[in-house]
Amino acid sequence: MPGQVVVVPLRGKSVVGVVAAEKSNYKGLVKDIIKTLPYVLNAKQTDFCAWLSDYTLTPYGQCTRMMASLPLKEFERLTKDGAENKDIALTVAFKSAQKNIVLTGEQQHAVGCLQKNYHNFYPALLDGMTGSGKTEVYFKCIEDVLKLGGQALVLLPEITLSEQWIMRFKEHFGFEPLQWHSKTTPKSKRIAYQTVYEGKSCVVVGARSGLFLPFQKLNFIVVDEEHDASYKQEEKVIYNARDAAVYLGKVNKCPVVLASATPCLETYHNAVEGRYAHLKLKSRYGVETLPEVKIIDQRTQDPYAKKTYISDPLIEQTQKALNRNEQILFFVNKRGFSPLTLCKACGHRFECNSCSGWLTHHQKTKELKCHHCAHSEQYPPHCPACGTKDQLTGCGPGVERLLEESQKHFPKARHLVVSSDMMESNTARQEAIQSILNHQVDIIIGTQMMAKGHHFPLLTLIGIIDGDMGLSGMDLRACEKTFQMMFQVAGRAGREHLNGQVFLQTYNPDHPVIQAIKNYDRDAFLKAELQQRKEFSMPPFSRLISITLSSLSKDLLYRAGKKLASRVPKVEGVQVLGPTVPPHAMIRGQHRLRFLMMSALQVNRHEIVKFWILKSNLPSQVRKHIDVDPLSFM
DNA sequence: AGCACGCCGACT
DNA sequence: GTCGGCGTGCTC
Repeated sequence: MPGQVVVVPLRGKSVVGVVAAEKSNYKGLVKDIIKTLPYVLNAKQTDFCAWLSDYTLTPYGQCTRMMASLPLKEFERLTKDGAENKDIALTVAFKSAQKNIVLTGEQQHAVGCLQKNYHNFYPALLDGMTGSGKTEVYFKCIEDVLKLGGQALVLLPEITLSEQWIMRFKEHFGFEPLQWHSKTTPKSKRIAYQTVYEGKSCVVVGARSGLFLPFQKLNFIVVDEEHDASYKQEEKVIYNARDAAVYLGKVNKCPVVLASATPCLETYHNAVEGRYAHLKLKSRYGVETLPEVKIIDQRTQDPYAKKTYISDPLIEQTQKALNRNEQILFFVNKRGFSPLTLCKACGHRFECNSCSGWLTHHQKTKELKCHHCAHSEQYPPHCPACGTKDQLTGCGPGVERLLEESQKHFPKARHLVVSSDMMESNTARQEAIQSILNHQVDIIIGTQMMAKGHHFPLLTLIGIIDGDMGLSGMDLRACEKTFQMMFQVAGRAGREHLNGQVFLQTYNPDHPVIQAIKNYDRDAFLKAELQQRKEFSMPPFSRLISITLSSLSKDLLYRAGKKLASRVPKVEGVQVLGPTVPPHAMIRGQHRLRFLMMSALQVNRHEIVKFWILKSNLPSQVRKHIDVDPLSFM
């Protein structure tokens, strides 16, 4: 029976699989079923998989496998366990009777719009700054859904670091939501899978993979921080969980709330054009209480002349903030000590052997690390090229370099580096956050991890060290990403204090993005950016598919590139760029070539790519990586 | 790099 | 039995 979860042999091992079709309808190789597991994907789920497979141009089997999302061992144990979930409808009814949350008019209106559509496909952009009450709006709806005995799904980016969201949920509802992400323990996963499969009323909060849980009566979907790039899965099945969530809502005929203070252009455009409802919430505090953003023109603060990355005005304000016993954040979006190390004597640069990219100096571990593969080597005392001693120097700011510089300026201040390397461990992260909240730290040096999640009341000064990252890049979304990140970081500084300040160091003080950040003028930014995209016929006014070929053999790769180039589709409304050498010409020893297909909105681009790429018979040593709607071109 | 997998020690 | 940390090996 299609949708049946089974165990089949594959490469000498037993693995979980999903029946795609009856044997009589399939002419290819069919594996014998070892065992039938008591789980069946319903029509909504197989429909979702079929859509995902078609849209992302990946095999159907890979998509269904994501829905049979437990390891075999866990599947076998499920049947014994049984779901240990109480009837939460009672808890909710009790809890909600207890308290009386007063919603503002705008919130009430947003809730009203959603309430009218609990049984319709209703995609909506919930648009509001931090503090505007987006969470209250969808909490109210989830409450309704639970009272009706339904299921709700909330997607969060980087859910591993959003325990404060879980806390809020617990406070509101009086119980914990089911969790689903890579760090969820096997037991919790079993419980979540079982509860959802049995159709019990529940709330799942998860990462993008939560979309693939076997919901029986999904009535409400939330994609929080919908603009976040981590919704995009970059390997195996390459999909964007935000877009997939919208389709899941369509299949389940339910509302899909996309919540953000800085919606991505596509979503904003959809809302403005009326394809999505646009539910706006104004900030309770108003723009005037946001910290003032001061632009520091780095052209007059040359770091090479002065060998410093922290500008004088920022140093001055940091000292003042320290004197007031407040906290300071230096925001650097680079891990390690410095992104490039070179020899001052001969100019030798440290490069990764199997990737085209520089090695990053991690001072703490005295290593040179590649950020694209696992390569790591000892930081040498001599230059390996010319043998000169003590002439190696780092270029560009990294968190560790900033730490060194900051410690020089403020030797008495207590410093803490919060980088993504350390955020991986749960305990280390908790400790870091706790020590900031307890004011055991004065100066925090952080990467983008700090832009998300936590609110620190004592944090009143933020220095954005390199405000230009990505502004000049070739990435289509560089400006958008920069704006979103800066906007978020800026919003962190002492929201309830009037003395919050943000210093933005930049070499492009007149750039529209920098100006938009300065004025917190999100709409101006979005409109300008949309206008630009329109002029260049870029998404959302066209569609992109990127095709990256990779191979260990440069020769085979370039021949494959030539072959595809000779077969480029000549269709009205379709333009193919390439083959080009992408910014990272080699990763893990694999040479790379790229095509970019831009197509007009009405074109059936999937059929064209299928015909062009999938039927092109390239040698098996050349891998094809097809990214529909790419976010980044690295 | 990311991810699955298996091992080990701690906890309860 | 469960959990978290960690090294290893793979990337059809």
